[in-house]
Amino acid sequence: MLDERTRQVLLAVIQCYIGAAGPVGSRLVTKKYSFGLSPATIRNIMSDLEDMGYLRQPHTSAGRVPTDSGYRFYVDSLLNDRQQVRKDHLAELTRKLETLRQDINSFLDEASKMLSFLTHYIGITMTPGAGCTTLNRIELIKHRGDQLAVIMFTDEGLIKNKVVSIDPELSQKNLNRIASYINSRYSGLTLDEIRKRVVGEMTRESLLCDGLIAEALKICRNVFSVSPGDVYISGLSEMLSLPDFSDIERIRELLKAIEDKRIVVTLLDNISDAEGTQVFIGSENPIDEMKQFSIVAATYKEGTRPIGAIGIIGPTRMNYLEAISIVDLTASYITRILSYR
Amino acid sequence: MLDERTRQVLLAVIQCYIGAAGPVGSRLVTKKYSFGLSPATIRNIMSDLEDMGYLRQPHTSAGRVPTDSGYRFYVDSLLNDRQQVRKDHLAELTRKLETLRQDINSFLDEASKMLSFLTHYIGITMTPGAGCTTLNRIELIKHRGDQLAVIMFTDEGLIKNKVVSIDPELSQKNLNRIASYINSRYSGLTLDEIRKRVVGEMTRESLLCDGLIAEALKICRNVFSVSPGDVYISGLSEMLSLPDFSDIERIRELLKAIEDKRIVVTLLDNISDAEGTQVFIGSENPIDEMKQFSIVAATYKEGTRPIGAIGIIGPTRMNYLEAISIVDLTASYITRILSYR
DNA sequence: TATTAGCACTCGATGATGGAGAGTGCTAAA
DNA sequence: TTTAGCACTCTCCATCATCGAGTGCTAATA
Repeated sequence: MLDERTRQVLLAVIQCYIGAAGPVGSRLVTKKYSFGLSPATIRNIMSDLEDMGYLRQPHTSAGRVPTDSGYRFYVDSLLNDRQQVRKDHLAELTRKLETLRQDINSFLDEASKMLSFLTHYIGITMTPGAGCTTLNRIELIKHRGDQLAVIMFTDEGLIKNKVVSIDPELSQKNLNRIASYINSRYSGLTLDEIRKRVVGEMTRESLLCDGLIAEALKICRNVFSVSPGDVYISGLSEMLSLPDFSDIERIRELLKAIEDKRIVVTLLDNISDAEGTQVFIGSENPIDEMKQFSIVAATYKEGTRPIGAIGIIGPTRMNYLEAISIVDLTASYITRILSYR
Repeated sequence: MLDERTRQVLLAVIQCYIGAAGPVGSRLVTKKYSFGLSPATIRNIMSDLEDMGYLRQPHTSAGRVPTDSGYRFYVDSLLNDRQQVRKDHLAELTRKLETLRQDINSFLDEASKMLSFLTHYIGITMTPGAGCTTLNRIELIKHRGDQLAVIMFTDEGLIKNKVVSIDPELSQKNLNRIASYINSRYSGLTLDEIRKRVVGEMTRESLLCDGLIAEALKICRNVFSVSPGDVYISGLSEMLSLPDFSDIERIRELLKAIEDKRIVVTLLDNISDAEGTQVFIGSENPIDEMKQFSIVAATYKEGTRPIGAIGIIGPTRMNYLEAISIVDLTASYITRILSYR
C-alpha cells in the first residue's frame, strides 16, 4: 500500500526526528539521506504522508513530525527485520547483568536501574503477579503474642512473608497441622486460584465447624488476599533530562500515574499473557495518563510460561530500535537467570 | 537581640511569603497585619532586617524574600511555642492512621503517602536500620537445591527474609543446630553488632575448623551484610504542583538524589540519634543535592529508644508550622502503634 | 509524466521598545 | 520617631518589526 520510496522517506523522517527532537523539513532529509531527489520532491512525498496520517505539521511551514501511526509504521518495520534488533548492546548488557546473582527481588531492582541507565527512559520491572505465582509450600511460625509469620515459598523461587493475627492459644503443633493442611490442598496452584478457592470454601467449610480448618481458612484469606507484587521503577531523573519534557504538566501526570503502583501493575499485567516484546505508542496506550508516552515491554518466563513483565516508559519520540533491543535482551536474560535456579 | 516589633515584622513577612509565594512588599504587610504603622516605617524595619541577613531582595524594588536564616529564625520561634504546633490536624490524622493496622512495612508505606497527602510535599518513611534493629531469632528453612531461606525475626516486630546459597548436603537437622547456635549467640544484639562480630569471628573460628560453625558464620556473613533498610517515598507529583518548581532543573537534581535510596537512608540515619522533630532549612541541609530544599524529620521509637525516622522534603518556602505538626504527630503515632504489639 | 527550480507566503522565534505597576529609598515635615 | 510625598528602579507584558526555516504552487525541464 505504501510505495517503497515513500516508505523510505517516512522512515528517514522518523529517524531524523528521533535523533534531533525538532520538526524535520524536506531539506534536512535530502541532506542526511541521499535519495537523489530534490527537496521539492521530498516535500511532495511528505505532503502525501501527511494526508495518509503518518506525519503532521505542528503549524503551517514548520517541518513535519511523526504521528502515533507514523511511529507505529516505523516500529512495525523494525520488528519485521528482527536481525536489526538485538545485535548491539549485547556485550555491554550481559556483562552488566552477569555480575548480578542475587535473590530475584534485588535482581529485578537492579534490572530496572539498568534499563533506565541504558535507555535514559524510565525502567520498570515487576515480580511475578499472583496470577503467575504457584505456591510450593508455606510455613507457619509463631512470632509473638497473637502474631503469626507466614512464609510462602513459590515454585518460581520467590519467598514472601506476611504477618497475620491469630488466636494466641493456637499451639505450634496445631499450626504445623494447619500448614500441612494448606500445603496438601493448595500446593501447585497459583496464588490467585488459591484466593478464589478460599473464598468459595469459606462459606461451605464454616458449616463443618472444624476449628482448625476454620482457622486455616482464616489465615489463608489474609495471606492470599489480592496483593500487587513488587514493582521497581527507576530513571525518573534520567527522563527529565530529555528535551521532550520542558513543560512540567506532562511529567506531573506521568508521575502521578507511576506513583500509584497499582496502575503500573495493571499495565504490565496486561501484557503478561503475550509472547515477546510489545510496543504501545502514545494513544495506543491502555492507561489514560500515559497516552503521551510510549511503552516497550516484554515478559520473562519460567520455562516457557510467561510469569512477569519488565519494560520502559519513554516519550513517543523514542529510540525504538535501541529500546526494543534492550528490553528484549533484558527479559530473556532474566528468563535465563531464573532457569539456573 | 531583635526588637520585639522588628521580630513581629519579620514573622509577618515570612508568613506572607509562605502564603503567597511572591516577594512581599511593605504595603502588603501593613494591609494584612495591623501594626498601626505606615508602609514607610515597615520599609525601614524591613531594610534593617535585610542588613541583618534575615531578608533579601531578588532585585532592587521588588519586595523582600526570607533567607535561610530568616526561615531559621521563624522556625525557632515556632518551636518555642510548642502549643501552637500539634493542635490542628490531630483529628484528621489519627482518623486516617487508625484504619491502618498492618505489618510495619505496609504501615510505613501508607504513612509516607499520608505525609505527602497532608503536606503536599514529599513524604519519606524508613524501616529501622541495621543499627537499631535487634535480632530476636532466626529460622533456617531449606528451600530447594542449594538455596536456604533465612527468616529473621526482630524485637521490633519486623520479619525479613533472605535467600543464601549453601552446601546442598546440609540436612535440615544440621540447619536447626546452626540456627540455635546463631540464636543463642546473637539474639538481643543489633544487626550491625552482629555483622561486626561475625567479621571478627570469621578469622578466628575458621581455625577451629568446626564444620557447622564455619557454615553458620558463612550464612551469617551473607544475612547480616550491610543492608540499607526499606525506604518509602511518595508525593513527587504533589510537589510538582507547587508554584515553587517552575524550572525543571531543581526537580531533576532532587529526583536524582531521591532515586538513590542510599542517600535518603544516610539522610535519615543522621537524625536517628536525635530526639524530637528536626528541621533543616536549605543550606543547613546535610545533603548537597538538597540545599535548595527543606527537610522536617522526626524519629519514631520503640519504648524510649529511637529506632527509625520519617520526614518530609519540601521547598524552603514551606508551611513549617503545619509540616512540623504533621511530622511530629505521625512519628509519635508510629511509636504508639509499635508499642501495641 | 515525473521531477525540479523558483518564488511568494506563512508562521514561530527573537529581540527591541515602551508603558504600567509595584516597590523601594530618601527627604522633609509632623 | 514616624510619616507623607516623590523620584527612581526594575520587572512584567504587550506590541511590533525582523529573520529564517519551511511550505505550497506554478512553470519549466528531462
